[in-house]
Amino acid sequence: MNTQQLTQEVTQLHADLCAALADPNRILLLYALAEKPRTVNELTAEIGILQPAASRHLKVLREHGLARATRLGQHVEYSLVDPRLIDALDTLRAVLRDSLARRANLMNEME
Amino acid sequence: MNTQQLTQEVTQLHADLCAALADPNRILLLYALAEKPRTVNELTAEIGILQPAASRHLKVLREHGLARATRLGQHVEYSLVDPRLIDALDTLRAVLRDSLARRANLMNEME
DNA sequence: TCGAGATATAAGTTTATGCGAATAACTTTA
DNA sequence: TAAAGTTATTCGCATAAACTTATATCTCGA
Repeated sequence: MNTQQLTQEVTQLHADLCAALADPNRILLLYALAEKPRTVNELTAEIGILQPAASRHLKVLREHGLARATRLGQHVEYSLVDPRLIDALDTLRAVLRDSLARRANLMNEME
Repeated sequence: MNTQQLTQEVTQLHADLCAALADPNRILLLYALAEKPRTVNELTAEIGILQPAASRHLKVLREHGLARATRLGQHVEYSLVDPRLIDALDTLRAVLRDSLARRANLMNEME
């Protein structure tokens, strides 16, 4: 396997990771988990989605190694694996904020 | 517009931004632009995709405020708008690296 | 071990996105 | 202004991902 192929493989995984973040419900789930571990029921209630949706999204996060599931009796508690994920999301939100601000300025200057 | 709705709007934009990163070719384009501004032709050659594909991906980056296009004669030069985007991508890559390392360790321990 | 609560999965549909090929539009030079 | 080079768009197809509803699985307590 040459370097070019390796780069492509890694870049594909990098993109897959971004795809795992590209859903508003999963972002809300991650920020909720960043506060403290929670059960599926708690997460479902907190972000206001149906239980099967929460379960599916949590599965995506699990499969990408972003969240970890632990059974506690009849509940399953999810927790955030790597807090740097929140750093990355926060940075992206800052980029977004400035991007929107630039657009707003453009709008003002047009008047 | 209440706070709940506002949070959802922002979270949707946050997810849209992540979706813009969720493609290997766009990630390669962003890292290339992080080095220095380049024309479409140069980018096309550097990451080895067809020209229409490069143009389409660059349009996505433009529309999300991540890249900026400047016409230089018959060329169009693209540049990275916000270097913090690369910080975020680097952080995600570090998260990915550790995630893969954990999986590799699990595999070893199973033997 | 049976019922209830908690979580996960399946099915079917809809929506979105990427690609390749063809072509259009814009800019400079002859 | 016609030709050549550069970049952008369109079209048709294929793949993938999300949602809702229904159902299955798992765990605990009676």
